[in-house]
Amino acid sequence: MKNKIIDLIDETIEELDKEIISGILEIPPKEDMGDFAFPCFQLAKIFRKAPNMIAEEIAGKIEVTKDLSKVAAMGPYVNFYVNKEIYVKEVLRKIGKNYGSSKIGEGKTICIDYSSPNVAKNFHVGHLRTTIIGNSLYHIFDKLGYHVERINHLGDWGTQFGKLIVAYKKWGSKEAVEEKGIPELLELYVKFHKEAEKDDSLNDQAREWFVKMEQGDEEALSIWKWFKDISLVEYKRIYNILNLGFDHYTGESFYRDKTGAIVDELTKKGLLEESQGAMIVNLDDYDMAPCLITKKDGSSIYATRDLAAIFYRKENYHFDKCIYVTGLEQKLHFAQVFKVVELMGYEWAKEQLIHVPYGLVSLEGGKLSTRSGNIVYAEDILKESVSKIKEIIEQKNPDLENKDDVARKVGIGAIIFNDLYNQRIKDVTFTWEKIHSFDGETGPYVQYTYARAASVLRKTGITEVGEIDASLITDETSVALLKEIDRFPEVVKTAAERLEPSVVSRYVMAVAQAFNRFYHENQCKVEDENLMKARVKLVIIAKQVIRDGLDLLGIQCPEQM
RNA sequence: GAGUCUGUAGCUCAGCUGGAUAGAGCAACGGCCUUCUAAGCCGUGGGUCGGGGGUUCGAAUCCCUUCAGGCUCGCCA
Repeated sequence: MKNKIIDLIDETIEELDKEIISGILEIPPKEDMGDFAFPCFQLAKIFRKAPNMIAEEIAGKIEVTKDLSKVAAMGPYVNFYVNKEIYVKEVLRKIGKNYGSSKIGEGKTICIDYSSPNVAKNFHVGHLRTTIIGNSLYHIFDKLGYHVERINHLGDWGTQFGKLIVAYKKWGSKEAVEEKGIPELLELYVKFHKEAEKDDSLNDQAREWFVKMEQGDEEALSIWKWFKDISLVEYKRIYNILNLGFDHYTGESFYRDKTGAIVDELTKKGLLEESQGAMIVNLDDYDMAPCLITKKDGSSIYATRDLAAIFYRKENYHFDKCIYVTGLEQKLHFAQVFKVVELMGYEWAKEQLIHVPYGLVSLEGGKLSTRSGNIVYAEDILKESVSKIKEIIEQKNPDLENKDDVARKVGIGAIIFNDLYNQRIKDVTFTWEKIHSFDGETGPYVQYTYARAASVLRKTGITEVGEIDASLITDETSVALLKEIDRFPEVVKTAAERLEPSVVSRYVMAVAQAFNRFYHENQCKVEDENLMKARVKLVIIAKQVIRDGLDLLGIQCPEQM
């Protein structure tokens, strides 16, 4: 339809080619302004006339074909009103089983590094963001035909394990760790920091233990492995609740025998220099602090392991893009690491290594901090949300079957939706109040809309509709709903380009709102069979788009709630 | 101090590859359940788009500057 209008304008104005017209043509902000608008400001210079006059002339020249119901000048704009029936048919024709998906990613691989919790620490609200955003990006790229490698770069290596080993040997016991798991490890970690403030030699001991780990010391490694296994059990339990997973759990420890090669290559290429006993890559020329490669005791640091990971992934997955979903506070770190790869002579670093940052998660009282114990655990949030939803179900729909399953899907969906509704870059303050509100722009609203649509289909008993009479669904709310549905493929692409799941969540909300208006205005279960079929057709596709949209966010939707 | 992110309605935010009277949700108030799920729909009130310059026919949107807040700035990740 857009192309037809571009053709019409092109025929009228010789001075502009189609591409320019396509760029200028826009969708008006209000319904009564038509479906497409052509602003004439830029033509004012060419024709040396007021835009209003030009708009009127163009409107007068354009022949109203059967595709259009009206062309009219409105101030400096030429507004095009499309023939609703033809538009409805056009949209319906486009929608098939794979509506919204695409082949633009075919043959291309994307690595997504996300979640990546630090072993021996509880999974908290902060980890939830990277996990949920990363999972959504996975679904979005998957929809566009990309091959995606989901990588959990576990924080399972580093000085913090030296600290834990020291703390465990000093104050811990096998029984306590086995009985309490992560919380006990966390307690040991917190105690270590408290004691280290008084006695700095503890930090030295911790570094020594980490050096032992890097050198393959058996005792050090067996304690480390034990702590890691305990942690993984908990993480996987949470991923299971969230209904998501990974292709690789290659954490930092996976690269411990691969950092040496990086140091060698950096040395060979003359990039490494000594500074205060440590080895660094100087980045002064790029207005960045230096990138630390090895510490003065010779042990590796996260940047070294990130570098090793990049080359490992390039060699084994042959990625076209490798994206990192982490907090904005790590921006400098990734800029440094990516720059080092570039300086090593790998031009692809510029285009292919991408940091996808998100804003800081804090608590009402203040900062989130493992060390000070100011933490809200992910699992508690998820459980709370589910039980709150269960209460609402008991109250609103006590006869519902599978209450627990529905409560789980809706409760978890609410948390995910809330996390993906705003732009990732925004800081968020966690409050229980927010977690417990399910009215308006929330996951449950969208899921409720889906359940409503499912209910209509159950009540009318229709699941498949063939050809329908498009003229029966040209009313305002039906067309408005179709217009939203029409946007889906474009929305998925935009979300991928901007690496921004909120593009999808906002869209799904818009579809749900449009559906609810349609639902309110149009009774589907009616005597007239043709009318019923036409409306049900709309319900079927709206339901499909809502489901596919929520799917891109990693949210499940129950058929009843 | 340098770098970076954010600043839009009482609150939480859309809109930011420049275009028509700046939009939602929450909260407040008022309507709508004998018809497909009222977790819904409709309506009312509510705005110096942090401030100031500039570019432009046109700026919430682009540029500069300034203010406020967050984050980062070598041996944690």
